[in-house]
Amino acid sequence: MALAFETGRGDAMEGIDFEKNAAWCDADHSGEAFDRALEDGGEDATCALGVLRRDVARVAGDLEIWFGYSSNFRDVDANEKKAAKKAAKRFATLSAVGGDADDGDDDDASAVDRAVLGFGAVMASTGEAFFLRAANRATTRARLEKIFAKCRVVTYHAQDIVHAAMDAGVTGVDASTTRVVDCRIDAWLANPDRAYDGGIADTGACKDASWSDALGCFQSDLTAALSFVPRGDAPLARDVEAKVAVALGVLQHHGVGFDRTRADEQRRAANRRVEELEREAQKCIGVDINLASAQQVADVLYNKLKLPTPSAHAMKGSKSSHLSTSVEVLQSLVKHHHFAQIVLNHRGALKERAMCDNYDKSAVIAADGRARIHTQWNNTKTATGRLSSSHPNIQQVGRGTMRNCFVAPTGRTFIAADYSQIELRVLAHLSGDDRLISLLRQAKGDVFVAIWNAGKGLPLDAPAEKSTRDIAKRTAYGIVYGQHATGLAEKLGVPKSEAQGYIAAFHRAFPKVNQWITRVLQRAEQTGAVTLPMSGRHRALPKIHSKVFSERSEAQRQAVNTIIQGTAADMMKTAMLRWTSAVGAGRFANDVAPGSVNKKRVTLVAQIHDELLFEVDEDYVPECARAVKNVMENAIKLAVPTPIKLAVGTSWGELREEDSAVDEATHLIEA
DNA sequence: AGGAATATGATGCGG
DNA sequence: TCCGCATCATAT
Repeated sequence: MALAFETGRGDAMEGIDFEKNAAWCDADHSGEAFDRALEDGGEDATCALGVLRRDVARVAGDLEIWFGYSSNFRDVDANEKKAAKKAAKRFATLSAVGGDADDGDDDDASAVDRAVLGFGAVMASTGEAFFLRAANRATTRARLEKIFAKCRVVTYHAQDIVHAAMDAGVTGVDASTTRVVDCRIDAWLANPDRAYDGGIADTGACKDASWSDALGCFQSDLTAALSFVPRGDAPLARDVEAKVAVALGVLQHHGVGFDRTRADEQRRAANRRVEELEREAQKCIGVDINLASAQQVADVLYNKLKLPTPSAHAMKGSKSSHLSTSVEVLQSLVKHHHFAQIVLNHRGALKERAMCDNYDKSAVIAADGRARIHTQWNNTKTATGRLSSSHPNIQQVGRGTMRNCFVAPTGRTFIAADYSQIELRVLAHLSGDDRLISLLRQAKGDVFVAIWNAGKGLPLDAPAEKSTRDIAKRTAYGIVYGQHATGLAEKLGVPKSEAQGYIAAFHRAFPKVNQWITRVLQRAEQTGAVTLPMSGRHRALPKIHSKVFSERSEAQRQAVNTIIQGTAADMMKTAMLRWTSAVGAGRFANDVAPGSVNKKRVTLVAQIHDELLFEVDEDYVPECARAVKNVMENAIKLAVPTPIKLAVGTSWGELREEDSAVDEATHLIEA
C-alpha cells in the first residue's frame, strides 16, 4: 500500500496539509452534508470506508515517514509492492528493536511514532467524500458509529478498520448486524493460495509521493472500491467471511490478558538453562561451538565424535548436503553420546526464551495497568480457510509453561472450549461411512480405542493398550492427510508392511471413506479444483494434472485435506458468528437468541483452530458455559455429534475440565 | 576484504 | 502428511 514516502521532514510530524485538502477534510463541521449524504442513501446507503495511518521512524538521524491505508482493491505493480513491503518490514523491525524510545542522537534506527491520522468515507449515493480526522475525536467517533449502524460498509480490510475504529473510541460495533463488503476477501476467495497481506504491504500505492497525494490517492481508492460492491445477493461464503472479519476486528481490539512478571521469570529461567547448557557442552566436547547451528552440531556429531550416521533421512537437501540433526536423529544418538541430549535441551531452552521475548515485547499496558496482547487476526491467509494469527502468533503458544503467562483479568476466568476430533467427525459425515458414523454416535469411551477395535473386529468398547490406541489415532489422521504407508511407518517406527496393514484395516473397517476419497479425486481431476460442500469456497489445484508424480500426489493430498480441514474451519466460523449473535442484536440462527448472552460479562479473546477462548466474569461461568456449548455443538448438523470439551481456569495453562455441571444443566433444559 | 540487506532452509511450536 | 508463524544460521 501505500505510500507516500519522504525523508528529513521531522518538522511536519502531522505530515499532511489538511487545510489544502479542505474539500474533503472535515470542513463540514456541522455535519449537515454528512447526514444528508447518509439520508440520501436510504436503506441501501453504501459507504466506502478506510483508515489512513502514518508511521515515523528515525533512520541514521533523519526521520522517515510512511503513509499507509486500508481501503482499496487496486492491484499494484511488482515494484511498488516490493517497495511498500520493504518499508513495512523495516518499520516493524525498527519498532521491535528501538521500542518507543527516540531520545538518543545516535545513528541507530528507532521507531518514533505511529498513528492513525483519520478515516476516509465516500458515499455511494452522492460520491461525496469525508475525511474524519482522528484528532477530532468526538466528531469522528459519532460519524463512524453512524456509518457502521446505517450503511453497507465497503472496505479493503474489514478487521483492520473495525479495530482502528474501536481504538478510536467507537463502541457498539456489532458483527451480527454490521453489513460489510470486504474486497480483499473477494480476492482471497478467488485465489486462496495467495496469502493476502494486510495494510501497508498490499494495497494501492502513490506513484508521485507527496503529502497531498497520499490523501488524494486514498480518496480515489475509496471511490474505486465502491465499484466492487456486489450486485444482488452475495454468495454465502463472501457474506460469512466479511462478518467473520468484523468479529476478528473486535477480537483484536479486546486482546488477551498477559502477565509480564510471569513471562519475565520464565524468560530468565530459560536464559539460565541456555547458558548452563552452553557451558556443559563446552565441557562435554572440549570445544566451543554455536549449539544453534545445525552445521556445527553435525560436524561435532559425525566428524569429531564419529557417531553412526542415521540411515533414515541422513542427508538433507543436495545444496548444503550435510547430515541431519533433527529431533528424531538426535534422540536416536542420545544412547551413544550425552552431547546429543545437551543439544536437544539447548534447543528447547532457546525456543522458550525466544517465545517469552516475542510475547512479552508485544504486550501493551492497558488503562487498568494490566498487560494485554493484541494479536493480528487474519482470515485471508490460508489456503484451506482456517484463520491465522501473527504479531505475535497466539495459535502456536506452547502447551508447556508459556500458557501460564496468559491470565484472565481480576474477577474473571478463562473458559476454553475445544471441539473433539473435529476433522475425524467431518470425515465421517462427508464420507457417509455407516460404521464410522455409528461409532462416533455411540460416544462411549475413547474414540481411537473404538477405531482400533473396529479394525480388529473386536467389540468397540474392548480394552486396548495406549500404544495401540495411538497407532489408531495416527492412522486415522494419516488418512485425513493423505499419508502413505511409508510415511506412517516412519512416524510409528514400524516396518512399512505393518503400517500398510493398519491402513488396510482402517479401510476394511470403514470402506466408504476410501470410496469418498476416490470421488473427491475424480472430481478434482475433472474440474482442476475442489469445492467445499458447506460454504462453496473453492481452491484451484492445477498440479492435479501434473505429469510429475510427486506434484500430482501433493495436489491429491491437498484436495482431500482441503475439504476436511476447510469444512472444520467453516464449522468454527459458523460457531463464531452464532456467538456474535448471542452477544449481539442480529439473528444468525433460530436457536441462538440475539442478546441472550450478556456481552459485558464475557469476551471472546482467541480462536485456536478447534478451540475458542473466553474471559468470563467468575459468577457468570455456568450460564456462559451453557451458551458456549449450544453455540458450538449445534453450529452445524452433521451425521455425527460434534461435542466440545470445556475447561475453566484463571490462566490458559492451568485449566481444569469442567463439563459435568454443564452437561447436567443442558440435559435439564433439553428435557 | 567485509558489512548490510535479502532470501532460503532447518528447526520447532501449534492445530 | 495437511495448514500455519517465528527464530536462527547461512549463502548470496
